[in-house]
Amino acid sequence: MEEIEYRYHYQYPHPAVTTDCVIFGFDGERLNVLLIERGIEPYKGCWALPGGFIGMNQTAEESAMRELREETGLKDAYIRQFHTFSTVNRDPRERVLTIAYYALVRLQEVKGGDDAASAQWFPLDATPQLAFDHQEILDMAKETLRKQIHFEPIGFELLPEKFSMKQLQELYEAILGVKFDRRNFYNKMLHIGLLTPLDEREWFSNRKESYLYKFNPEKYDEMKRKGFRLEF
Amino acid sequence: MEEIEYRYHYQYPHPAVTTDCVIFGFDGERLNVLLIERGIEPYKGCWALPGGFIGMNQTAEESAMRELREETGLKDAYIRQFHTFSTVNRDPRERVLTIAYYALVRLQEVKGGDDAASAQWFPLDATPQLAFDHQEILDMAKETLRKQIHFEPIGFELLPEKFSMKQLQELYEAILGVKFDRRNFYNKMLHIGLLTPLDEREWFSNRKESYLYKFNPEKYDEMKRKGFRLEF
DNA sequence: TCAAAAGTGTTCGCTATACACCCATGG
DNA sequence: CCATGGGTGTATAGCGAACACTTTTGA
Repeated sequence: MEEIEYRYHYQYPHPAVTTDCVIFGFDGERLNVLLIERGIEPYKGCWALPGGFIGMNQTAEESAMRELREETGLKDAYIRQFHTFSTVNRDPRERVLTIAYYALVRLQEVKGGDDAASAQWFPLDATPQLAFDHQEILDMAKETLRKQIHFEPIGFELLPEKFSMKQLQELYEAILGVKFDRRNFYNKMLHIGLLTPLDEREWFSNRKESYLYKFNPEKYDEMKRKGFRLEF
Repeated sequence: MEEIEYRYHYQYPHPAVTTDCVIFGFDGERLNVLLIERGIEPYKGCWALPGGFIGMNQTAEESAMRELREETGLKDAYIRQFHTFSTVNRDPRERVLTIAYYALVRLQEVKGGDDAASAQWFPLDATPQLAFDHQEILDMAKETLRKQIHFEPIGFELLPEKFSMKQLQELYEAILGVKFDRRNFYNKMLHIGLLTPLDEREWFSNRKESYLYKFNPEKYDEMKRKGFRLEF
């Protein structure tokens, strides 16, 4: 065993700081989260959120972005800080704080990153037991997502560029945990004006083809300037 | 000059971590924030948010609570974490992350704490130049408060136990930055059911006495269980 | 008696909701 | 021809927004 070298010295005690990343993806039916299988102790073999120690010359957001890129290959994505967890003994090795982010990615764009071998998507209602306090982190990420959806049309980050109204509805239902009337949902979404209807259609079921829509970011920016809320 | 002793050693570099506390108080007319005048470099003599280094055996919330107590004498209050700031050079001394909280207190209950001499309330629209990135922290605290008010009746944390409808309206107007029609505001608040009307009246202006109300926490708990949103 | 604060109710328009029918397709 | 999924419209109720008059009191 190598001798450990303690090269960094401080006048006062400093905690270690990591960032953890809750990566959400939508498979067209359910919300999923990307987990990795830990290769080292503690919790070796256990599933965990992607995370890592923050560098001294990077911001927390850059650190979280790097983890996202490592696990998904995505260079940019919607990513938001939502909480810093600071329970004293949350890591058995030393005092570790973690700054937690959630990311919204398009499942179909994720090729798999450097650590792809050990990364796997899990539906949110079927996650395995998690290492550390990661279940608590995941729970808070879900709750934050639910609240955030009232202020930003985050759903579109999870869908492909072109999507059907049914897909959009199922996504909202998955995030909010409720069921909407199909006709009312169509009317409301179209009336809000964030959607641009396309002429194209596509088969999702094999019964009938459905119209496609795309998100209208110009309209969204305009609404954001004037202040708005999405009601559900 | 004393020799500095570096007693804490780590294998990898660790950032210093502080908590900062945005303490909001309502004076009956405007929202105020409690600032302290820095007694030491850097930014000596500059106004800043109360803050301090996190202890190795306390959570971030405990650290923020301690600062709140030191500045206000309050042993408990509504306090919420809202963001961790991690810009690399935000402190000239060393790499310092800060976990930021906002607290809602009743101005009239604040006696002044240990550091009372250097602490002072400032109306939110008339704050002095702040040390470090504290203006950015304050701005985000305000924004978070505005969003949070849609999910929790946080306004009541800022008011005395018994308050008039006009006071409540002015508080909401101060937080949201809008004006409401007095009659509609009365009707809406009473209809929601979070207020218990009292028989007592009190003079706030010297024209006419107004009825007092108190917040009904039982009703709030009931509504929270069923899921609700405050609309404005 | 005048000005300012506070208390109260009605009307209107919009939007959320509930709800039903038709069409297209594949089996 | 039937089962399934998708597209569309209408009727109702409740809520938000606009709005005016009266009372009280101090100056």
